[in-house]
Amino acid sequence: METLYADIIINISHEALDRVFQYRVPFSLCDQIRVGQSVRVPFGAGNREQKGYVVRLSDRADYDPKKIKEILSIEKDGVDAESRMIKLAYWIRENYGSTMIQALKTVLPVQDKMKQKEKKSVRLLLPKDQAPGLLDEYLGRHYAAKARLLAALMDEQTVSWERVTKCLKIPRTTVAGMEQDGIIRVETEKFYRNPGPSGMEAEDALPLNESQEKLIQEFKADYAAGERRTYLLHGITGSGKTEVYLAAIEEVVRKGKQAIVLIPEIALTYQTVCRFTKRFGDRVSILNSRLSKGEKYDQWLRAKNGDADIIIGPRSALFVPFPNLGLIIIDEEHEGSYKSEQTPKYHAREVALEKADMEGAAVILGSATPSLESYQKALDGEYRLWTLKDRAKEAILPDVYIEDLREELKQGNRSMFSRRLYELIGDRLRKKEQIMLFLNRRGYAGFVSCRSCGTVMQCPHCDVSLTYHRDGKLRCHYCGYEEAMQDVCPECGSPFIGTFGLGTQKAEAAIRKEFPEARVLRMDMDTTKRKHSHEEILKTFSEGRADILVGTQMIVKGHDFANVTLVGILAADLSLHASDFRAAERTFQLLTQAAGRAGRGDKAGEVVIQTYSPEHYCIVTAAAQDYEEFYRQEISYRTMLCYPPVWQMLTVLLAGPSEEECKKTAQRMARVIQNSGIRVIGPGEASLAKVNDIYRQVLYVKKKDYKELMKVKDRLELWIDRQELPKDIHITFDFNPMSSY
DNA sequence: CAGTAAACTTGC
DNA sequence: CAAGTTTACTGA
Repeated sequence: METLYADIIINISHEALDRVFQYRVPFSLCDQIRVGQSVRVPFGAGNREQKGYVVRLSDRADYDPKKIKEILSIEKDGVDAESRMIKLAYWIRENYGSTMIQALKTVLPVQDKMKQKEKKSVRLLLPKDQAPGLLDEYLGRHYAAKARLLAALMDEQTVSWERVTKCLKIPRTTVAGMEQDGIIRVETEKFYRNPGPSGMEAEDALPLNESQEKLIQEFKADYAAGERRTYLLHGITGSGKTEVYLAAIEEVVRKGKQAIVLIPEIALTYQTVCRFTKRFGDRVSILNSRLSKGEKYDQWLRAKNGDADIIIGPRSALFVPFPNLGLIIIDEEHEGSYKSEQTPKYHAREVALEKADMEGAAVILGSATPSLESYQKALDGEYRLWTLKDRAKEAILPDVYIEDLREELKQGNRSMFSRRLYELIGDRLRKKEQIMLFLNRRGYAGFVSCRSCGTVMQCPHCDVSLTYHRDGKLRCHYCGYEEAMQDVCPECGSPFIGTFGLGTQKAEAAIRKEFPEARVLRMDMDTTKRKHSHEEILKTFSEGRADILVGTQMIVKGHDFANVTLVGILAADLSLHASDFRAAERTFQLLTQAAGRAGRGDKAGEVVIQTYSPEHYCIVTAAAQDYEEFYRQEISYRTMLCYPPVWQMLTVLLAGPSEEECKKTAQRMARVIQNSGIRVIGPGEASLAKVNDIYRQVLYVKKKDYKELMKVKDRLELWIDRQELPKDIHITFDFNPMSSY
C-alpha cells in the first residue's frame, strides 16, 4: 500500500500559519482517517503537540518527503461540531477565495471562554422536625442572623442568595458557619444569559389555510421519507410565510432536531423572536453582534449542549454548532445583506445549502420577490417551488398608479410630487389616515438623466448606467468606457440634463412647505444614528403621532402599520439606474416591498410610483405585482449580457496606496488570466476609484461554469503566492457581486 | 570579541 | 503563535 499523506490546518489563529501542512498518516490510522477530522501533530522546531484539521488526503507528497512528520493521533470525538465547522470553513475558502484563517474566523468567531453565570441559593439540610428546636436554640442565644435565615428556610426549602444577603441581611460568614455545621448547603446553579424577550405569553398555532397546509404536508412527507430538499417559498407580502416556517420548525423539533432561522438584518430580530418565542417558549435563542460577549458565548454553548432548538439571527447565525441540525430557514432570501461584505465574501444562502447538505438538513428559502438565482433553480427543479398567492387575512391588494415625471415637467410641474400624489396626500391628511413616502436611495451613484425625456446615459457595451465623475467624464464601471459629459440631452436636445440628486432632507423640506399642517417624521441614516432611535421613530408613527413618514428603504421592512393607506415612491429611478446589473432586480424588490406596506389593515390602500421611466419592465411589473413576468424579462436581459445567474462572474479588486503599482499589478493579473485563454474585462478604475487615498482597480471575469471561475481564482491565488507583490496591495475576490465596484 | 537584545524566519 | 536563527549593537 502506498503511503498516505494528509493536508492539515494547524489550529492556531495567525495569518502566518495560514496554509496547509502535509503530514504522513501512520499505517495504523490509514483506515480511520477522514477529511474534517481533528488530529494531533508535532509542530515546529520543538515538535510541540498541536491540534490540526484534515482538509485533504492524497497519496503524493507535495513537500520534501524527508521533512514530513507523522500524525500522532486522531481525536476521539471524531466528527464533532467543531470539525464540521472546519470543513465548512474549508469549503468557504475554496469557493470564495480567502485565506483559511479568514474563513476559520468567520466560521468559528474567536470565542474567549466566558465564565458561566451562576445563581446561588441556600438549601436547608436539617430534617424538618429538628428545625423548630434549633430555632429556639438560636433565639435563646440571641443568634439573630442565624435565626432569621433558619426561619426563612423553614417556610421554603431554598432561598435565593440575593434574598439572603439583601433582604435578610445575613453576613456571608454566618452562612458559611451554618454550612460548616451541616445545617444548610449553598448551591450554585449555572444558567445561561438570555438576551431574548422573556415572559412572553404562549400562543397557539394559527390554523393554517388550505395552501399553507398543503405545503406543510409535502414537507412532512419528504422529511419522513428522509428527503432533505430545498424549498423556495414564494409568497406575496402578507401571505403568511412565517406560519409555514413555524409549522416546518415544529415538525423538525419534534424529531429531536434543531433549526436555524436567518433574517436579513438585526433590526428585524425583535419582532421575529417574539413570534417564535410565543410558539416555542425558551427553546428559542438569538445570536447577533449586538449581544455582549457573555451573552454570545452562552447562546453558542446553549446550542452546542442542545439546550436550545431554534436560533434566530443574521447570516453569522449560520455558524451555530447545533448537534443535530434539521432545518435552515432563510427569510427574505433575496436580500443583499446575506452576502458578506468582508473577505471571504460568502453568500449565506449558498453556505446554508452546503451546510445543510453536509449535515442532512432541509432548507426553506422565503421571499415575496425571490432572487433570480433561487427562482431559476426552482424552475429548473433543483428546488421545490412553493407559491402562496393570497393574503392570509382577507386584506386586499392595493391599487398602484405609475406617474410619469416627464409628463409632469411638461405640464409645468417642477415639484417633487406628481399631481396625483399631491392630491392623494391631501386626501389622506383630511381623512386622518397615514402616509409613507419612500426614497430608494441605496445603490444611487451619480447617474445622469434627462428630466424632459427620461433618457439615462448608458454604456454602449454593458447596458448599465454611466457614472458621473468629478473630472467631468462619464464612465462605465464594468468596462472602463468613458465619454465626456453632455450639455444637452443627446436624444431630445433638452438642457435639463444632469445628475439626479434627491435626498430625504430635501423631500422632508418639500413636504413641510406643501403641507404645513402635516406632522412629518423622517427616518434615514442621519436620524437613526442613536441606539433605539429606529424603534422610537417607528413607535411614534405606529401610535399615530405623525401623519407622514419619509424615509429610505429602512421604512419598508417588516413593519405593519394598519392605518397606512397611501405609499408614495418619490423617484423609482434612483435605484433603477444604479450602475450595476442588479439594479432592476433591486428596484423591483423595493417597489414590491414598499407597495406591500399599503393597506395592511382593513382599509384599502393606494400606491403611487413616480418615475421618469414608466415603461421600464421592472416598474410596470412591480405595479402589476407580477413577479413571473418580471423574472422572464430580467432573466432574458441577464442571458443576453452574460450576467449572473445565467453566467457566473468573478470580481477581483486590487487596492493600494500607489496608483501606479495598483494599475501595474492589475494589468499583470489580467495577463495571467488571459494566458490561460480566458477573457478578462478590465482592469479599470473602480467606481470609487480612490477611498482614503487608497486607489482601487477592478477586473471582471465571466464564465458560464462556476467551477471554471474557481479555477481562475485558484490560478490567481497561486500566482499571487509566487510573486513577491508589494505588501501594501490588497487583493480581494468577489464571486457574483451584489453591487458594482 | 563575547554577550545580548531586537529583528526576522520557519513550521510539513 | 513559539522556537530558532540572524543581525546589530553594546561594552570591555
